[in-house]
Amino acid sequence: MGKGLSEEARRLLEQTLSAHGLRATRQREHVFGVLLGKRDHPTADEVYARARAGMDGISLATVYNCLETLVDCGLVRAVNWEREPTRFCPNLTEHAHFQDRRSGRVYDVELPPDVMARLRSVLPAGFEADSIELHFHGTAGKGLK
Amino acid sequence: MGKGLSEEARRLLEQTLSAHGLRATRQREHVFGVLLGKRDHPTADEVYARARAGMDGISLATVYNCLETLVDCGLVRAVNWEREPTRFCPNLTEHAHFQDRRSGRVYDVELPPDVMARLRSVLPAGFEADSIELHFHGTAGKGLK
DNA sequence: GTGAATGCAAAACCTTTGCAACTGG
DNA sequence: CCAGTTGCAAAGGTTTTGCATTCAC
Repeated sequence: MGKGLSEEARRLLEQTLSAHGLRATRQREHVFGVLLGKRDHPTADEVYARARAGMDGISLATVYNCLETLVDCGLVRAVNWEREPTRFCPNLTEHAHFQDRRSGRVYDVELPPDVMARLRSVLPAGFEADSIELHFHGTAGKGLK
Repeated sequence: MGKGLSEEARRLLEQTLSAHGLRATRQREHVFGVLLGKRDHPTADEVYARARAGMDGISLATVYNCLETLVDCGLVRAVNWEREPTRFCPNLTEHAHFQDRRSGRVYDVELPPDVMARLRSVLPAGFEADSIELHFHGTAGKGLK
């Protein structure tokens, strides 16, 4: 891995921030890079640890700020599991999450379009969902990436 | 409303606790009664407030303990919304939740069996889900209970 | 009687906030 | 320049814990 974002990712970040009236700072770029670098649904603390590895003085509060900014911009998704710390995920496609009970590891699960439609259809008349969170807990067999 | 649990609910509670090697205490019975009395998905704090109304000395820690016990016994479900405080729900049927963005109010959404089956079917081979959490956020039209 | 459950207060945990210093456009 | 952003430390809100007391069986 190079030392920063790909050209493409940097452009996406800068354009998106700009579109939201926000500045492109070194810290935001770096945090975004951390998320793109290892897509294993890290917590804020884990992002902090990884971010410090590549940027000395960055603070935990700034990591939280950057993550919040990225989430608000729609570049990153915040995922909450029960009472666990929030995890962050740069996968922008509509997808669910599966957590393995033993390892705690979180996997993305792609959702066919008809499933989303079917889910919306279970709502009684008058209910309009603008977001759907779907979380599986269970066990992932061995040999799966 | 009478001053306590129905005969049926009390029997369920006592049998379930006993089956788990746990004791039937006044506090557990009372907290269970609070949950059954108003099924609006209260937080632990709200349960605490309601519980104190009918039982003087009960402590917050005990309310948390009782709620945890009831959840562990499978008599109550703990529901987590983003970073909000955990809510508690004595509805044991398989169901989803819908939260209205404006009021914060939470509604139960019944899930037809085929929907659960369809959801399980989106998991890749080797993944086995033992629980599925489904949360809708959006707006509930007026005039709905 | 005896181990489990309660009650209290203090601690733990993740996250947010206030404010001075800094910096990107 | 100068509002937006950072960094630090301290506060915030929810939940858990330690320990003496009480209670269910």
